[in-house]
Amino acid sequence: MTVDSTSTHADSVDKPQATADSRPLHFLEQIIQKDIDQYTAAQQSSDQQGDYKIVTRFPPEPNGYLHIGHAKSICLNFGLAEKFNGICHLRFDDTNPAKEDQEYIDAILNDVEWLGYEWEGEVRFASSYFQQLHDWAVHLIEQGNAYVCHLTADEAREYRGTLTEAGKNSPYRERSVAENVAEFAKMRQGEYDEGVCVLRAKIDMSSPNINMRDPIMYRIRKQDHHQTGDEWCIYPNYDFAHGQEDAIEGITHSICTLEFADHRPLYEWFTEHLPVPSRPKQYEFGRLNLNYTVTSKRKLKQLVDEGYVDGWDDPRMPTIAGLRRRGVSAAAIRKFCEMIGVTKSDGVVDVGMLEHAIRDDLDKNAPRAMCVLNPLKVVLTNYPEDKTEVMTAAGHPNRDDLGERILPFSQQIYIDQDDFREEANKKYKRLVVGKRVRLRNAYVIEADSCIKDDSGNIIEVHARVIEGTLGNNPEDGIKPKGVIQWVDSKQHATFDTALYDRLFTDESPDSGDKNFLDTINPNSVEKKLACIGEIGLLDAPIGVTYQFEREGYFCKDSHAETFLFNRTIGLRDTFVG
RNA sequence: UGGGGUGUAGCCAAGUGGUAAGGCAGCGGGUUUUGAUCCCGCCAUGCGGAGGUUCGAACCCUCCCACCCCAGCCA
Repeated sequence: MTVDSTSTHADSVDKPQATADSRPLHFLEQIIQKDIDQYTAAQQSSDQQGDYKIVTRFPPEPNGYLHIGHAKSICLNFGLAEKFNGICHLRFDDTNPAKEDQEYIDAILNDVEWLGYEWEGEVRFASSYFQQLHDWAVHLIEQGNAYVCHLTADEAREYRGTLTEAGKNSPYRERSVAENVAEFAKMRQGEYDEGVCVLRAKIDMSSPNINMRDPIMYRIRKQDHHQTGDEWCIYPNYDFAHGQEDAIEGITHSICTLEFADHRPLYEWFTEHLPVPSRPKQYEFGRLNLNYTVTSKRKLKQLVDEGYVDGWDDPRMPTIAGLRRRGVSAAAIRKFCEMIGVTKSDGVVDVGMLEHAIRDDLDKNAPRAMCVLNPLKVVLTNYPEDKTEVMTAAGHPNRDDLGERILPFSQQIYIDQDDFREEANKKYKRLVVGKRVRLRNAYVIEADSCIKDDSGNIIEVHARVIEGTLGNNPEDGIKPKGVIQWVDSKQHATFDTALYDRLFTDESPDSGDKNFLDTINPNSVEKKLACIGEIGLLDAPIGVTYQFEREGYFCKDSHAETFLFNRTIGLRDTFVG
């Protein structure tokens, strides 16, 4: 075994840093590195014992499927834990039973695992902390820091003020502790209908930060919860739940997206006013925006619910499940997340970057195969009618571990309609009457003529095999200009393919006041029936993406009743002319 | 007009007072039984703008501009 000069020994697991083969530390990594350094320094100047392990968490709400934007967060949180020898929890932030569902929990768990990450311990649920959260709410009431407010939603909105005007105190703000305790108990007992009252933190109605204007801690929802059943009829709001959940779990770095930056003072207010077991810190990063793509659970759900796509895992969806079904590997998604970086600026990443990551991974790992999308019969007039040869080809041009495949070859074969022309200019490197072309992994052939149907369509080509060209160039020195794929007419696989294009024609379907539904690409999928592929494809397992040479990457669909291959993505095509 | 955040190439992104990394895209060339891959080269006298400090500024100071987020009993 050889070790390259930049690698270090396995025992040096500390201090990740920028080296020749890795990017510089991003801002969150720098913060964590500093925290670790500080702890280490403090440890050396005192008797402090024990390790400092960072603890992060990925906290999805189970109200939809995970998408590529979530992948960024997953890679960040799990990646950070991995890099700094810490741990990462998976916790469902399930504080709103109205929008959540067990189906989403199952899907999310599956997606995170598929991406290749392992969470520490059991899967966690915010809902398993409901009793503690409730008791802490009572604690705040008893300290005079929370009150039950009977303002209606509309009234509360008026009292809240605006961006430029301070809010007004609720008339219920000065209720006594005893009354608040009693009222909150009535809420919890189910004595009030939904919307009648809420529990609010008593902070500051004139704060320039609207989140601090006596935010709601608990609201009444007479609704069964997917985890706790009918145990509760009051549910905590995000702000009253998230920080405490983190504190309970000993999260050291609670990472969320930019829009929560305004909530940080509140996050801190609750943990400061409550006897929580730890004091996590919140940090924000810029969420992923991808052009030609929608990354909003609400909008993705709408596409599913209104039938614009076939489900959350439709291959055109930017969901993890959709990408997987399309044939994208977990490694490609991780590579992409690595490429785009982590910052606080909110830019729009070109979807071309994702495509690059996908091609880059597939080029290295996808087994090769030949497939003809638009079959055109070629009769090799100088080849015996009853003969069949068996050609062999590498599973991958530069990976022996992908083995070899077997390609029957006989007098009649299929090539793609696009690979033959009666006449063409010099730029055309495929089969032309009177010219030669190399059949990939087989002979060089030369076309003599073609047969057309009544409407002038070419339906058959007559050609000749140039002898001695298996693995060699023609002896007469006339080399073919190009190479095309082919499939034997007797022994092959027949299947359909689905060619996908971007789901939206607009670069930013999400922006401005346009309706993203209006920008849906009417041609986002093109099905081709009865494509012909090499015989080995009959055994294609689900989960393997192949490169159909000169065409693109394809994988067998995991749902279809028919024999169907989904095109993951085409090959890069720089052919101009 | 309140508060929070962000501005470095078409896009993402390093840079933390010493003279603008890297990736994507693009362009030019080479290899090739995939018009793929791979390899080589090119691609910011310039860092939102204007002043200032300094021998020296993308980095420090001042003012200005643009964009994003916040007025759910969503997260």
